[in-house]
Amino acid sequence: MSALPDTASPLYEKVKDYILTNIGTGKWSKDRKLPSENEFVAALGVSRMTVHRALRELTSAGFLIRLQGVGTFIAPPKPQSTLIEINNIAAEIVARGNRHRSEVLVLERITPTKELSLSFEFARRAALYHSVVVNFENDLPVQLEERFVNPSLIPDYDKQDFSKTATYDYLMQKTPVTEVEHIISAVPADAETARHLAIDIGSCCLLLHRRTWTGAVVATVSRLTYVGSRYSLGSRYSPSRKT
Amino acid sequence: MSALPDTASPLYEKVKDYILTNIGTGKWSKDRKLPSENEFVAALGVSRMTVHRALRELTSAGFLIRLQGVGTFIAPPKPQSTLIEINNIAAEIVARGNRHRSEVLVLERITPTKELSLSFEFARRAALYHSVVVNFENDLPVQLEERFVNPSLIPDYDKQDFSKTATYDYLMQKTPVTEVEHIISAVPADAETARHLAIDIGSCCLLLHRRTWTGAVVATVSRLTYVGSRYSLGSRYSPSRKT
DNA sequence: TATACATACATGTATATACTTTTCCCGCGT
DNA sequence: ACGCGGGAAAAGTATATACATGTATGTATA
Repeated sequence: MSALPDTASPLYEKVKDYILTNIGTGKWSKDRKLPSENEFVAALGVSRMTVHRALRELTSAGFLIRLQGVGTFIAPPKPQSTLIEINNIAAEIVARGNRHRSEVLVLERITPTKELSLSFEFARRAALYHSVVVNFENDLPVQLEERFVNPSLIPDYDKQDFSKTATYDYLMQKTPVTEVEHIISAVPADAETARHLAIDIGSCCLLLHRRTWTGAVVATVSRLTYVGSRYSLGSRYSPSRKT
Repeated sequence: MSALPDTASPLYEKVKDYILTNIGTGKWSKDRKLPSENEFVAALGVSRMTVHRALRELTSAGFLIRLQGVGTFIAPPKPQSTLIEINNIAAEIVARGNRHRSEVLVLERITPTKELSLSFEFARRAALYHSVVVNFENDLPVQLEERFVNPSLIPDYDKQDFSKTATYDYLMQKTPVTEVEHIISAVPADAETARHLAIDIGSCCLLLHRRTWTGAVVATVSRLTYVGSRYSLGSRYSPSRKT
């Protein structure tokens, strides 16, 4: 009668899934205490150490906050993305339990401007792929994604259907990223951006300029515009290596 | 005779420190196997479960790689994101060859709001230090810096002259940062921010929300507002570690 | 010689048990 | 009304034990 599924994964993982699921469905309200370890033991029929491990790992992953002598609480929502993965906006949206949809505005082969060619560190002017995609979270546009892609690394970029596969996923699968550069700034929306993102001209947007390398070769140059009022970027990490 | 120190921290932490120290001093060469769990048990006089926990946590922190049936190995060094240094705006400005100046608007001891207290993960409401500083680049304000500081870690924060020493430098010198959280968003300037930064109300600003930890304790919570048109944040690094 | 099996050893998981530390709260006494 | 003390409850740690699972290796057998 245990509430846990009969899969092959370890018990403590099942307990973690059980807890995450119940947090996701709102079974435990955001500000009330979760069941105690002993209550989980009684409810799930596993040992307290196993429950403890599940709760400990969820805590260190940032989902829970635990206070000795008090109890276990749901942590305030976290923008948990590391900067390296912020490009996978589709996964982020889905991870938050929302619906993701994308709309391809442009997908073409172009001859770059001199400046763009310089971004790619090209010695001679060479053709590039160019895509513009709008990403929606629950039918609300949150990100305008413009990418330039090096055809020598990703030859079939312009033949993909990016309303089905996210550009990020396709690129990740096609070529390894060995280095990343980010430049983040805040800019007012211009007329075209405003139209695509359904916001007013001049609204605050987060502009993320991103270059990725595969070895010594620039693979992609992206301009990601996030609606300031609907999105923020987060990262958390430990610079732990010793004194 | 145990090789572990006689401090107050939990045993598994001592074991972790012991292992990290020996990695750091090169006692175990980079590509050979570390002692097995049972060898640690014999050497340190603790139970295998405690050794196992220490090894497991070091593995998930990226220091070690473990293969079931084989052994434990030292992981290749992990990438350090450069976002850690973006806070040192004074150094950045000087590095660009410009003149840096700061103006202290507020430096006080306060009782935090409930929300702020939660950011510090305080069980009970406790006093905090609060500072507001404007940073200038060549007499042009570029950043409004609001900080909340945990007095239990930095007791004399409110007695410093932050027009001479940058808050960042002071904090770095006072307490080690073991973990950092960043949330970046784009927001329009409110009236007060606009006044301090000499920009129009509603101008785009980059808002960097930052929390730092010293061990398990939240050391500082900061709200850094950059003038969008005058500043951007950059980082570049190479990913290499998996998961 | 080459394959299959047995075995030893490594990490991984699960449990029962005991004790510690911290917090909350109730009831008692002043 | 106030404070204090003690107990209950909750998370945190540590251990012994058992079994599971994956890997390497050596030996017996075809």
